[in-house]
Amino acid sequence: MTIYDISEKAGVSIATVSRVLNGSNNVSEKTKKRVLDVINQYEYTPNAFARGLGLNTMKTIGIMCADSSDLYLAKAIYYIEQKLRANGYDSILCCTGYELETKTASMNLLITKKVDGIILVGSNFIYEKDSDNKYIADAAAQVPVMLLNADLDIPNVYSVVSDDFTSMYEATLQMIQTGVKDIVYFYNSTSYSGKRKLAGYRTAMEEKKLLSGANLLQFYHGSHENIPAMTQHLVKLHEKGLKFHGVIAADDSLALAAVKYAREMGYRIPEDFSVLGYNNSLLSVCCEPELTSIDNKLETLCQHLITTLLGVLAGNEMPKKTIFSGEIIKRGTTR
Amino acid sequence: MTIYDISEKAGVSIATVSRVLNGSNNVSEKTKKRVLDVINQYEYTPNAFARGLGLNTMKTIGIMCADSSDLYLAKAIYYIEQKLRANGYDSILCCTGYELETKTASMNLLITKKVDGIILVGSNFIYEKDSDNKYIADAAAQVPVMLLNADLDIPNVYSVVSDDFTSMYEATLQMIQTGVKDIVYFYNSTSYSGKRKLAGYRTAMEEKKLLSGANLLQFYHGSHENIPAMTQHLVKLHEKGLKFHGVIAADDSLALAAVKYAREMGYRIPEDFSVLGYNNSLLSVCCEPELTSIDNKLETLCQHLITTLLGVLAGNEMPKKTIFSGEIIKRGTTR
DNA sequence: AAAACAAAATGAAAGCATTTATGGACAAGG
DNA sequence: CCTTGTCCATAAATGCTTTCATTTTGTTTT
Repeated sequence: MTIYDISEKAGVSIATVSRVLNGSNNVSEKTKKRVLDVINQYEYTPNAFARGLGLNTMKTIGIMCADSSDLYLAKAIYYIEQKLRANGYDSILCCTGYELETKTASMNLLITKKVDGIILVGSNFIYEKDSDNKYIADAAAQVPVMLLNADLDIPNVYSVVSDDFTSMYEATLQMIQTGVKDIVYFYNSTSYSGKRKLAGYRTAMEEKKLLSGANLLQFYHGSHENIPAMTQHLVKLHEKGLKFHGVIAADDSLALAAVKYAREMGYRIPEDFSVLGYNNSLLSVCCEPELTSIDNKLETLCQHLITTLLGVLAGNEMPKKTIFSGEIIKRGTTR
Repeated sequence: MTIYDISEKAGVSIATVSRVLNGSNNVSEKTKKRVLDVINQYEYTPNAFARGLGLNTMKTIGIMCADSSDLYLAKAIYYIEQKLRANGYDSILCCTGYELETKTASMNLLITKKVDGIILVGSNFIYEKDSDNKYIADAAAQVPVMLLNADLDIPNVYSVVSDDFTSMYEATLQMIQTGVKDIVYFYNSTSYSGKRKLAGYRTAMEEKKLLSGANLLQFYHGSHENIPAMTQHLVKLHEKGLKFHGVIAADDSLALAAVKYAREMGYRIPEDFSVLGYNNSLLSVCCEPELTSIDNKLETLCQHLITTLLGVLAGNEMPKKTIFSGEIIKRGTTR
């Protein structure tokens, strides 16, 4: 069933059918109705390829994320997908993994698929070395690229980020004010947002003259997949003599590991031991006591990201970078 | 940059360029090299729309899931995506939500996008009423449809499921054998897999003459999003006089709520109170003690699903339904 | 070495299903 | 009778694949 069949059965030219299909107003009500009736009767849907060929767009946005089973990223994808669809766009999702090579491959794939824009979900797409970010610049030369929780000053790249620095800074100050002195920072990555969080922690600690040498604990493979391993890591450090009574974690899963560690050590939470998480994910309410965590308003970020993207696609001038502030959700792991 | 430009610069016809592009062997090494050189030099990539128009396929599979932020579904999507890409297929993901209407809309969208096949991730796509499953039959009339953890006897629909019945049956028997008598079943849905799990529990309980009237507890909105609400639900039931010392949960999040409930009631786990989860998700290792949970070999299921799909697409005869058995992962919440 | 034939390599052109620019027919208004 | 505007059809354009015909190359045969 093609547009020719419809035009024949409706007794009009294919151009008229096309106009009806695309909502052109240069069609009389009468013929429009006749055409629509035929279309409905035969359940005709236009061929997406041919349409794409003619229009050179398929109203599709490419979404890239390193790992869609990551809690935070999955949630972001959910919001983004939903909002795109509400605006008549579809999406193609690529789970890229964490390697530059696979990311580049996915990027090319999306470009090949003729997406109208690309959204990079998560800060792990940005590399230290500028040359490693070339794949983003290349893509941006073709279509607008949106960054969620990352930042890159390149033409046609737009960023929407949460103010991780301030959130961490204030949360750290709060913990210090409750009397905890030996606070360590527990993190897994030094991506864009990771660095900002770390800086917030450091600034607060330095201000209060509490920064010693040993309070940066990194566990590279920190994700919810291996909370037990992270817990063991802390226990080992403890056995080696590293003691602390407060943990600022870069992610809820790290925070959860800290809670489990504290339990194993026999600390009472929050009397003897404080923990702050990040992302306010479902993990926050999974442990006992529930995690105090920072909520970075993911839905707001996503909403803004889509709005910006749609603006860019419509040819409007849009802000290159937007920052939203987060919120500390006080629960049971801090005083 | 089109195929015409390349053909001109390489001094051959567009047919030859096309043949080089598609790996046809009817082209001499010499011209092949010359054409490839030009292609590389100008970084030419064929237009996907035009190609699709000609071939009437884009090597793309549509994936539908109700909610990609669901832990289990997200993981499934991850596996599926990865395995598809390894086989040269791309995917379009649609998060459909739980309404029949939005599911139907997503289905139509994928068909419109000319996907080569559709994968429905999760058992919530199947409805009780046959007429509600018409949207699946309609889709299957166009492209093969794969069901993960669901079952439907319709032409061109293929199922890969885990043997939830047996897993639950055996896990329930095990719990009974440890001496727990008053075991309730805590669940949230009566989808295909939900029903199978329930049946497993009931069969075991009936066999041991332990089935009373009050041991089916349903909490409709049970997902990791509202573990606190589920916990409260159990507490309320307790206050109304419903007492029990064992919980078989249809999902890890429900199990986690049960653990939190037991804690609040002052039960010791597993001495006074036993809990069994399902899916062996990350939640299993997030609580204290860690959850005993049933692992249904998700990666194996996904691998098999893709293999079957690729087989169908290649025109081979493939099994309509495949069943894999699960495994009980013993941890701290059962004796 | 030429002729005959088969096989391989290539090109021309016909799809594929749309969109859209161009222009024609017709009716209404002056 | 001319102009204007509405509605619609014709035809070109989009970038590729693929069939079919043709040319080139290679292999036998004489």
